[in-house]
Amino acid sequence: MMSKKCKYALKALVRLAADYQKGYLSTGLIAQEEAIPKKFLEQILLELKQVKFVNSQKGAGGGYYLLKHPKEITFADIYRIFDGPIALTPCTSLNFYEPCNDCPNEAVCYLRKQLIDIRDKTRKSMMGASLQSFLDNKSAISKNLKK
Amino acid sequence: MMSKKCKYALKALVRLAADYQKGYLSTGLIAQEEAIPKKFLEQILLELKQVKFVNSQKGAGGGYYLLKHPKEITFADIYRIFDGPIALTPCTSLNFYEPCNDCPNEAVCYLRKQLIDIRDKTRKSMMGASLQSFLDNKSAISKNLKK
DNA sequence: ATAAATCCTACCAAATTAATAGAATTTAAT
DNA sequence: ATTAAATTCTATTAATTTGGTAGGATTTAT
Repeated sequence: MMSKKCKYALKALVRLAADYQKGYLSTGLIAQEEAIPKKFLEQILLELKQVKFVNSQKGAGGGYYLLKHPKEITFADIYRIFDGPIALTPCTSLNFYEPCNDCPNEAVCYLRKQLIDIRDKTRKSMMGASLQSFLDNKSAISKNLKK
Repeated sequence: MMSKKCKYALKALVRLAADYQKGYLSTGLIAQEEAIPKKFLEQILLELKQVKFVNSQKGAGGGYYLLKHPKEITFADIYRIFDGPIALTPCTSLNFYEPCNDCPNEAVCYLRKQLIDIRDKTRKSMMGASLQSFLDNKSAISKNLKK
């Protein structure tokens, strides 16, 4: 399961992707449209700014905008920022590696093979889900509604 | 990431699988061999008994034993018992379905498609990891050590 | 000036996690 | 019968994480 924070971040980024290179979107607007608590969203966007996924413009008429192309940000990236490792254990994580304290010798760990296999497949599927792909869904759905 | 409880359960079950149909293993023995806090393991095994993965024999010489064939228990099953849904959201879970409160209309949710795709792939890889497969690792590794 | 926006830090309640504690119960062996 | 070994059951607890809320400081456009 992903945290609410992560889901909120995903929705906010998809919304920003919808207006990619079309100016600023305020926290208030995104919060309202995506049903996210506004003050919580502020914190989330701040974190996304720190990792250079978005940038902001202060003051009246300001807001946030996406810095990268929607194809360049995937769910795997977002998950890692807010929920940490994709792997099932620290010792099988690529981006957050840490040895396990209950494991005396990693080379002899009989769990590793499968845990790495699961990580690889989960990782791959998460990397396939770019902001662009969510955006494509969104327009396909609204197109379908009009018919 | 999986919880420690889940990892402990997995290790305990693999250990029990190693002695499948060979009598009882005590909590104390498993705890020692697998570096699991004994009293914590007791609770875990109790839960595994409730879901009929293991059974127990009280008293001196007693202990736990695996009820199912090691091929019939997969990591997906264990994960669900201790860590809950494999899916990233309740609304995309097969075994723990719940509607999302921040989602007015599921049919129009533009996140679903990818979240279901990720769930399916994660699920599939987790179902591929049976107790037997971990056991096969274990013997392959110890065989390799002897050479 | 003022209104609108981000920025920053602190706080908080509830839930979850990872245990620990202790006693009750059952069973096998002496 | 007694005792030792084992599971069973229930409660407690400390630390961390989650999902927010609060309030003010700062910046900028009008």
